[in-house]
Amino acid sequence: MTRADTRIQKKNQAVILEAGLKVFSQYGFRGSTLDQVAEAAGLSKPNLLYYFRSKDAIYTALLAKLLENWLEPLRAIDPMGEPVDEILAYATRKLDMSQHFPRESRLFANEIIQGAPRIGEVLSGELRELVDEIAVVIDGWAAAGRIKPVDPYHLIFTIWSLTQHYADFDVQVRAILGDVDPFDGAATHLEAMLRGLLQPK
Amino acid sequence: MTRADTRIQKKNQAVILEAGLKVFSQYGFRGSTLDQVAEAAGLSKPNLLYYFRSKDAIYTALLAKLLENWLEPLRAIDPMGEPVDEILAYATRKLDMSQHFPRESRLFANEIIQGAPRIGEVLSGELRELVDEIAVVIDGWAAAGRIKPVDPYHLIFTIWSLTQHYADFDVQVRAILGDVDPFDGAATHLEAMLRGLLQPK
DNA sequence: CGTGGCTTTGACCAGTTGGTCAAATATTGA
DNA sequence: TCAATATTTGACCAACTGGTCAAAGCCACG
Repeated sequence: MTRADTRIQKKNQAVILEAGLKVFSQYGFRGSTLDQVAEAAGLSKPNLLYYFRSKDAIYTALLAKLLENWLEPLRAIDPMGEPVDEILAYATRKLDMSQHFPRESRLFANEIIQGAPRIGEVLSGELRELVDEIAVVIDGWAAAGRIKPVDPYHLIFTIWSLTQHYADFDVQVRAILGDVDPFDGAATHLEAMLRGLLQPK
Repeated sequence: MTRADTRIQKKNQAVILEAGLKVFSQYGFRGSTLDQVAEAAGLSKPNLLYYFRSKDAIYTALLAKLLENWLEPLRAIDPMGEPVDEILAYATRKLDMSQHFPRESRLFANEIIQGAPRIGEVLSGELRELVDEIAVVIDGWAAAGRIKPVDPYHLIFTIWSLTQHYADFDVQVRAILGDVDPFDGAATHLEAMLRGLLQPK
């Protein structure tokens, strides 16, 4: 069967996606070449194209995989939980992702900066709906006096921007901090910031 | 004289840089082509190369121009001023830059994400020194009880990340906010956040 | 074993890329 | 006005790009 995923197929597809992530996250789609991906994967170019129809197919597969992990933490916010804890947990989780999956973050950043040609619909569809739901929850918390009044959308942007900054601008952050590990101070700072913004007096 | 900058030279160099900014800020250096820049500039490709030695020269010229404007607001922070006002003024200025010069922000973001191959030294040199100086000032303010204790480096990262987010992730922000102007709420939110973080009770 | 399908590859292709160059065309100053 | 200079361009090039293909190697299973 041409269809069955043999062990070799599974392995090589994974190898190629790993290589694609490495290359695409640094140079973006247009700035990357199949030769680069092939080299990073340790496979020949025609061999890449035996497993994926095209350069585009590799990139698209990566984006699809990424989007799952990207949206999931948002869904994990519990409207029934303790507001400040919930938001803090979300922010911490995003920060962890930046620390442990910086290439995924950069892949996403590259795609967005370039105008999100392939995921624009997800952004204005699925993502927007999700954020709208969370916004209602946060507004509810504020109305109940459980957090200080805050614009939920910009609160979410704050969390996104700061956490992803440590992944996307890694080079700059490290250039400034020198030997200090960015993620040590980041977690503490993020918590202080969000508490200052949210915690009712 | 081949040297003299005639009116035509001045004008065409400016046209090319404007076109280069447009193209490079969206696709990054490697993802952009001279033909794209030429088309955006309304000039032929060989004509571009009459004014700039190479694709690289255009890009480098843009980066150099950008770095000036990028570092300048940091220098404008006045150690003698009122702490919260100074920091708020800096943040507001950065936000204004994101609003009015989003392409410059994206050009910078692209360069950093790709590992800052051309400006790495500026980051770990000039920029780092500048930030170190500001950090001392902020620490001084904190020690004097004029602001709450805060990690100055992560405070600066917070301001950078959030303000630049509105430029770099413009597509995503607008996808979520729909018709609402991002910069309306952003300014208010940014101020609230920084006051919550900094203002001594 | 051997054979049929899975996997890999070298050779190749057409289109694109950054860049060159000589010739043509504007522009300027005496 | 006209020649010297500045500007513009069409034609071209070698290197690189994503992608194809037929042939060769490899492997499991009868």
